[in-house]
Amino acid sequence: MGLQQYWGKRDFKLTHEPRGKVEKSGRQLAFYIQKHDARRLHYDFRLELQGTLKSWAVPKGPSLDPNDKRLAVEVEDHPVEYGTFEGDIPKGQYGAGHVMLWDKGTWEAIGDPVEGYRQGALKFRLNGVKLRGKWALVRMKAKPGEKDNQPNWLLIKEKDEEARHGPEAQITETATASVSLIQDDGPALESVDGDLAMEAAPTKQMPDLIKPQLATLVTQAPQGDQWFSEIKYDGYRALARIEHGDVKIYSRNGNDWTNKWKNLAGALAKLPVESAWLDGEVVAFDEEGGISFQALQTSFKLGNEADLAYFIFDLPYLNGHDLTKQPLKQRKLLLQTLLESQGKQGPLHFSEHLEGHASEVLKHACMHGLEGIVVKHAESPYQQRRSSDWLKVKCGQRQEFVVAGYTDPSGRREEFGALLLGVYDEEGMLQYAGRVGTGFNQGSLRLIASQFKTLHINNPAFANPPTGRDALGAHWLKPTLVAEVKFAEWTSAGRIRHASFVGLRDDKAARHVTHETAQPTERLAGSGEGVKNSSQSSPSPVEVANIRISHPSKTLFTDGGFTKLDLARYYESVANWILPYLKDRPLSIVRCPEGYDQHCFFQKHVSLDSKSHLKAVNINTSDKNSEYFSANNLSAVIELVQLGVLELHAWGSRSPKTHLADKMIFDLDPAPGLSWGNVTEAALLLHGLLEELELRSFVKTTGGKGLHIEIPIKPEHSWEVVKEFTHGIARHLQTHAPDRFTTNLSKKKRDGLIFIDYLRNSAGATAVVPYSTRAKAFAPVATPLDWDEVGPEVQADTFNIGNVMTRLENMESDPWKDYLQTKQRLSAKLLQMFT
DNA sequence: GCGGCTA
DNA sequence: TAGCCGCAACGCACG
DNA sequence: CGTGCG
Repeated sequence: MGLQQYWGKRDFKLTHEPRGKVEKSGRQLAFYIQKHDARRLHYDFRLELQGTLKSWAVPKGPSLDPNDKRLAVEVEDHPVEYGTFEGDIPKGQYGAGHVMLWDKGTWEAIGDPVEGYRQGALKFRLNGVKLRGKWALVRMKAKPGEKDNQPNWLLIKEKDEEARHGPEAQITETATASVSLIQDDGPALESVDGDLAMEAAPTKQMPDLIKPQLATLVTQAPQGDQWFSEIKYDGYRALARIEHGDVKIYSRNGNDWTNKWKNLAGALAKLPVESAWLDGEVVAFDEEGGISFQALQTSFKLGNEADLAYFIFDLPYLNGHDLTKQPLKQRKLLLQTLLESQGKQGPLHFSEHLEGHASEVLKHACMHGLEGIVVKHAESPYQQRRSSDWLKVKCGQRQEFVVAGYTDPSGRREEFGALLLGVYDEEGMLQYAGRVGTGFNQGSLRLIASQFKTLHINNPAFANPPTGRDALGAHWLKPTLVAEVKFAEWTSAGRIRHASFVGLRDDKAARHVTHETAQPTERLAGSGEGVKNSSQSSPSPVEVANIRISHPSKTLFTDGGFTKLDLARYYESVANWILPYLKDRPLSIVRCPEGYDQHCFFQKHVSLDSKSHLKAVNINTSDKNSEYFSANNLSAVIELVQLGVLELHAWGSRSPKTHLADKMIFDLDPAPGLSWGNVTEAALLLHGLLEELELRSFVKTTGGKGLHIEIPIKPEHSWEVVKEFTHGIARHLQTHAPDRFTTNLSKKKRDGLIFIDYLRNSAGATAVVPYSTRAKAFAPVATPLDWDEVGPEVQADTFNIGNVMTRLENMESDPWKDYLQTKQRLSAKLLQMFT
């Protein structure tokens, strides 16, 4: 204990490293991780304990995967002051090379840390920028003969919600920036100034004004983990400039609105930064606690900003450093740390984001009545203009219009009837765009009408003023008011339909109001990862597995935005997983050439030309022969994709012995209203029964509502025998739990029962193939599960073509790895028991 | 998506 | 030759 | 026997 070893190794005349001293106890314990590019790159992991930093050199750095155990070689204690050191240690000195502060924060021991350290089993929780949650350091036994002055430990992530698997866990790869610019409000441990190394974050004078980065309106959310989805806040864009406690808040046009938002300015002044530019949206909460544009305007009027909040989503400058060239994910990481240092109360909020799955996020956002989402590319710099790295996807249509007139009220309506709206065209002419007469309340009617007085003019400002019935009782206004209106669609005549008033805006100049048109997403979102769009809008065939794919960019799944090429690429990537379950099985297919939500049809006979990779299968029934087909290789599967096949259903027997079942299958189908818990409970019950019968069974999601349980068997019984057996099993369950199960197809609707469909066990009957897509929203995939996974986490439609590959790549082993090797038979005894 | 039939 | 149409099938349960 | 349903 102590720093003698530390001091002994260094010549403080030659190195900038701090000399340091043993700190007094009684404050929060700090931890630091320094990325040290010495003779060998390694990470120095340091925990403050008893006044010094216990230190370990971790060659491979920390991993968020609890399965990764990282060697941590204990080294001499360092002074606490050393933790923030960044800079170069001169050649010839101990540890020569560059030191970068990779993470910092506080830690708390789980149990007694001193005792834990002594015993060689230290469990603790980290609260840093990059590392969070539970961790453990475990000392290994010294090998005999090994020098024991450098004990080896293992640094292990404990299982918790901060744990990750696969590529996500490699945080040293994904989070590479220095955390030195993040101020902590702990004790003033002066950073020893090496070269303050935030690569490519040059120190420069903070600009007086910055222009907000704007998002491009698109119709579809982009796919891929590299896109971050944020809520599209329904408020006012606001950029805040902080310099030594002096705060200014600017609107998106650069108007100084600090005085309107004194509370926010006050809160911003308390942030632990020397200087910063923050970008976000000011919103108001309505009575129900929801975010409300109208409430925001009311607060303006009344000068009451008690319920205002500032949702901050970007940080272009910090402490004199220009972060605009840094990737968004780094800026948000810094921002999050900065804001969380303030606790959860107060009007300043971090605008959270979700990574990937943007179209699903959009769906949820819309269901919750939000305006839409903003999707931002994780690697993009901050650009002071409209760019395609920020995309906005709206739930309904909604945009601003110039108010250039109004009509007289009728009936009991006060003030006015409807607003006459317009947008400027490319020539700068104000085009009439229709009217909005609903969505107002008493307050907004009066508020708006009060603004009319000074704006009356004699002639319409429209280039094409409404005429006839539309112009009845119209009064013309100078086109300065801007109203936000939601509506269903634009008509071909350039009018809006089903318009409803949302609010007046005064952060946007009327002359900038134009007809917003959404861009097709694929052209803009091409850099997304994962399933990619082909990016051609005109038909331009591509080849997958030597099969020509026509119209590769045709969208087959509107909600997920998955195209025909996406589908082909999906099957290409799961080829090794799906082909074993297709081999020699006659297929039925579901084809939806125009997309899953358009006309779909079943097919079990296809015309096979000489070039086809599909294999003909002749089934000779007593009366006539008929030709079915199977897909035994990838090209055959892709051929089906080209035909618009969205579902693959296979027989439970293989050619040539198609008359003998080689699997049994139970389809657990919940009645409407049943919870997922009912389904999993039923599956586990059936699993238990099968175990008792010593039958190995395998479970998969269907991509629809239920689960499939498959039991591979030796092909030796006819379909009649197997069906009777499965019927017997189903009847058994129904008899023993009539409150949960039914085997009756038409009574299925009745009550809240799980229908055990055993009818798939007959000649010619089919079930969806493992890893087949389903013709449903978001391209769900029927996915094999481990029995351990049967529970609330995984639902029937959890996996889709956007996430199945990630699952497969990260799995320790195939949950169905024994399926193909399972050799089991239905013994005479079993058959007797259940028939 | 495409082959086959019809007009 | 353009346009339209079909593209599965079978057992069960109910009325 | 037709029809709804998987």
